[in-house]
Amino acid sequence: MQWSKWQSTGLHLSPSVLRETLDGGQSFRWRCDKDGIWIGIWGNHIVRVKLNGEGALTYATHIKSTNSATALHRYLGLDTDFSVLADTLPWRSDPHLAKCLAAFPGLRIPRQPFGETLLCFLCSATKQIVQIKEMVSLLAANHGEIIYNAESLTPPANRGGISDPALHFHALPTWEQLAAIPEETLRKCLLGFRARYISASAQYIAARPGWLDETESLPYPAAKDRLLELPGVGAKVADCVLLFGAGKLEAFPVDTWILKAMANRYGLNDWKPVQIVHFGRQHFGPLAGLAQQYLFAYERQQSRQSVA
DNA sequence: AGGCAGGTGGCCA
DNA sequence: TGGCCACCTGCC
Repeated sequence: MQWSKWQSTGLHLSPSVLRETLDGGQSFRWRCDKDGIWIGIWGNHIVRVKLNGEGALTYATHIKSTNSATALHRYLGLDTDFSVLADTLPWRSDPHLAKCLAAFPGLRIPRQPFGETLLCFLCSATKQIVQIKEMVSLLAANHGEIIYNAESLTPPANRGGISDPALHFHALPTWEQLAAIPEETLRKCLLGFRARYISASAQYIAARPGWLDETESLPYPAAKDRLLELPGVGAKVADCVLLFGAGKLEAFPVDTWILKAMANRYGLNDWKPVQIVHFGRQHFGPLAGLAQQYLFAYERQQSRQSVA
């Protein structure tokens, strides 16, 4: 009996909105099995979620995962009514935004651990989501502490000595742990040139105890300035970290998808990323990051459909 | 087979 | 400021 009973989160979502919320490129440590059960790991938490027959989102916590109900509450922002937030976006005067909102009703912005979010987005430069997930998974498997080892129930010795990584749940390495790992070793996690950024950022953070926590607690502009001090963190990564790891909904990350969306849907052809950032925050307002999430989800969906 | 993928940093005018 | 290019690696 590894899991608690299924309990209600109080949320009602469609399968596609759930997928877009957990696995749409904001977080990289959720996996869905063939029965539609999602398993997510963050901090020392291991949680399963699934939709029941009525479309209600339920969760179960792992037996080795303590205080995880509270952690999930925070992670999913269950105190926040995102449909109320979305309603304040300027969809009444923006038909394309209205279409995006209608396509993903109930979409939410997860609130992930700040340091983990930074690590994940340092991996993200010119990589696709599947590859980012692979890098993050390797970082956890190779360098993160074991949260739970199912082999302790059935030791490898009883299974022909075969050790199955799928039976482990690993946390991500902390920044202090990362600082102690040679860059060449990190490269074995398929990080490529990103290993240098992660290694250098780890040195920077490890040399400044409390720096990361302070950064998370600062208002958006000051927090962004601080993140930009880190090697490998530019405007886009900083905005992602603040949006998905610090709940700063005014952050408006501009990546290639948003660039495409703004060109194709808003006629902003040949606009530079800094210009799009300015336009986005101006046009969408204080919750621009939430609008970004809808635009991003919609653009990716359209792209998948045109391929199929 | 060559170009491209959730970018960033450094160097040039 | 604005434009180019290297940086790893895997995948179509």
